[in-house]
Amino acid sequence: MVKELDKRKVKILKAIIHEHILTAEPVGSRTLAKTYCLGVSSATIRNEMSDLEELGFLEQPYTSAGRIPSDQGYRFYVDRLMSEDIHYNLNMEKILNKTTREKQSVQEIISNMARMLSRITRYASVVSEPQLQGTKIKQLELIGIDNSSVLIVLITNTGIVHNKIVRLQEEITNRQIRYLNHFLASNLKQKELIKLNSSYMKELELELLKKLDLSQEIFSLIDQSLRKMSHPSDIRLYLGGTSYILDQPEFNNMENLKRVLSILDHEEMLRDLLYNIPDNGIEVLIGRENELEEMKNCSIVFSTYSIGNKASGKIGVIGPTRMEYSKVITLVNTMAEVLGKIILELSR
Amino acid sequence: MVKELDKRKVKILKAIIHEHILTAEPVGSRTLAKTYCLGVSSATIRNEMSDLEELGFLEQPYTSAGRIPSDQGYRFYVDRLMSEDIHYNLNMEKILNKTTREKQSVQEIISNMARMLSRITRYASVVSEPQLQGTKIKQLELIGIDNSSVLIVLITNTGIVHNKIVRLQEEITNRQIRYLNHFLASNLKQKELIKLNSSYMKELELELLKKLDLSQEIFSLIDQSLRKMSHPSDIRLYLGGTSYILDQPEFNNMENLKRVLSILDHEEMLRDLLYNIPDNGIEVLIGRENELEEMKNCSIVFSTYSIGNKASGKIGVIGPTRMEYSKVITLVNTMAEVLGKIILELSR
DNA sequence: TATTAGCACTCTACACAATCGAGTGCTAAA
DNA sequence: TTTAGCACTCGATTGTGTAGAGTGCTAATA
Repeated sequence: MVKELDKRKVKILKAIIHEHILTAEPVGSRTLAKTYCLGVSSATIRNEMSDLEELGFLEQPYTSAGRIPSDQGYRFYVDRLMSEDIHYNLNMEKILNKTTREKQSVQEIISNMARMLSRITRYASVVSEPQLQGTKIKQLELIGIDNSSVLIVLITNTGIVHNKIVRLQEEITNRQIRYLNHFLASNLKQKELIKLNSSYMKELELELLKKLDLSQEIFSLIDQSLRKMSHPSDIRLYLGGTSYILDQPEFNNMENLKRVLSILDHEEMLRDLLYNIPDNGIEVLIGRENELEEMKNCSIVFSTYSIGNKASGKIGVIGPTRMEYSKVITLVNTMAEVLGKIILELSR
Repeated sequence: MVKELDKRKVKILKAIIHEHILTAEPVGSRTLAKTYCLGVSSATIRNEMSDLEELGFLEQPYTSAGRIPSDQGYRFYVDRLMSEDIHYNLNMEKILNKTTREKQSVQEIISNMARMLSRITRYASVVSEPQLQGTKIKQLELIGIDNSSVLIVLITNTGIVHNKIVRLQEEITNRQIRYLNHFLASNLKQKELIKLNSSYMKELELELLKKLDLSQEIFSLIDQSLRKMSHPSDIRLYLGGTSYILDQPEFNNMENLKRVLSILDHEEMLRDLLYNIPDNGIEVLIGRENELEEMKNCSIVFSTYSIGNKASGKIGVIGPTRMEYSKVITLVNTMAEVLGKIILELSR
């Protein structure tokens, strides 16, 4: 793509993409000439299409079929052409205010966002909880369940609630729990989650055991759980509308369908996918641009929502390469923005 | 089915079902005569099959195709024939002990159970948390998040943890939270969840407001949340292996597939489905025996797991009508039993 | 020189016919 | 009562022809 495309090629490419997104079929020169006012004959369009194919923007499923946009074609469209026609106007704020800002926990809001996003776009959506980087402990409390197990409840400043039951090998008294609570609260509140490394906890342990007659084993179990709770794999993902995939004509064949659905079924794979998306604003991976072979017919559009000005979780959709990019991108963008704002608002 | 089937018909029916479960194809008389040692010729089998069809145990997809078992045929098999060959021997206890009894919360165990069940059967699995009927409050604690919101943490005697953030209209002090905690604990611990009705809570409210200077609104918000948390729709469902559905040849056509997957995608529908299953031991609904039109090609095998001797949650699988009933039934049964035991053990 | 009309050619999708084969039902013999 | 035999049925498979949308090339045109 060293060479620029001339005006007419651009116009034709754009028309082809529009048409293909609409029909999901290969687009031919005649159809194009008829339905779009391009001011040239089908023959000219044919020549241009031939050039565009040579340049890598189009593909031909087989000889003498129409053309479909290649990954590179979509890429060009997304980078250069799309901004011209963002017509999809959003009065999202209103809807969101109404449906989410009311008395809900952050987790409920995130889950609602996922549902909403998929319902509007008709693609599968994924939203992650805020990441740990930069997240602080807001509240930490142990609740005794019986004399050998406690529940750890952890609330982050982003409003996420984690909890985990710890089964101890030996008994623990209410007094010990009370003291522990007090001790942990005063040492860990406002502490950043990622700083809960083993050396820091070791320090705490020493300090604690001086003051309280508690077996070292108990503390170490609690420590373990606490660290597990603040591990990346504990960040939940919220999916929405996976079954919309079934409505897309490109997934009418079982092979493709299976591949995609089984990815959506495996949380760890999705998590990997999300992790590999950089954190700067909106990110569009078209077709093979994402590294999962299984998703070569899919595009993903993800944005990072930020709380304050810290990059945080991810929100986005997964759909076929033939995606309504302009609509989806504006939508994902807006939702990311709104989600960040809501969480920020709730967190103070 | 007033009339009994004679020995030979039974033998043939059984063979047909076995063969069909194996191949997913209509079964013909010749194949049957060849691969099963029935001691009679294909012609005889043909006659018998004709009779079995007339009696409603078999169906013919079209004239002069082989036969497939009807819902009624499977029903007969499940009720009368299957017990003879439960060969699927389970040393489940061992596996389960190893994988689940260790330091896990009930919810983690349930979720593991779902995964395990689907991995072994290769059907989709669903497990619900214990139901509320008969469940008691073990621990109840409010944790202040900031001066106008609190987190309610509720732990049941079945080991399930619920939590909900309540945003108050006005401020609440730490002292008030402490008092509330103490008050709620002493009044609600050991209380059955379903007895948290509005009249009882009203009583509590009166009593509390006499002792503590707290706005009525705050209490009522907490009350609401508490009741929402102990509402049936708050019982979580854990799914496993929904994508195994894709491997079943009967779901190679999109129509069927869409129907089933969209049910699995809609938690409220699944919940309905589970609620309509009676609570007595194992329950097998074959094809149209379940009331969802969308699931007419599916069978569901569910058992109620009991904690102590109280009926509690449901565990089971959803698969095609052509299901390996004997294997699945024994497996679901065992898992239900084990799950009940584990939860009981953890709950004391 | 760029555009376009025209034409031969390509390839899929669809419809239709022929054939195959597994299976049935019936009849008559064992 | 069982079974061998046979005519028949019907879906699946294969092959053939055709329609249609599309292409690429060439020669005429503006």
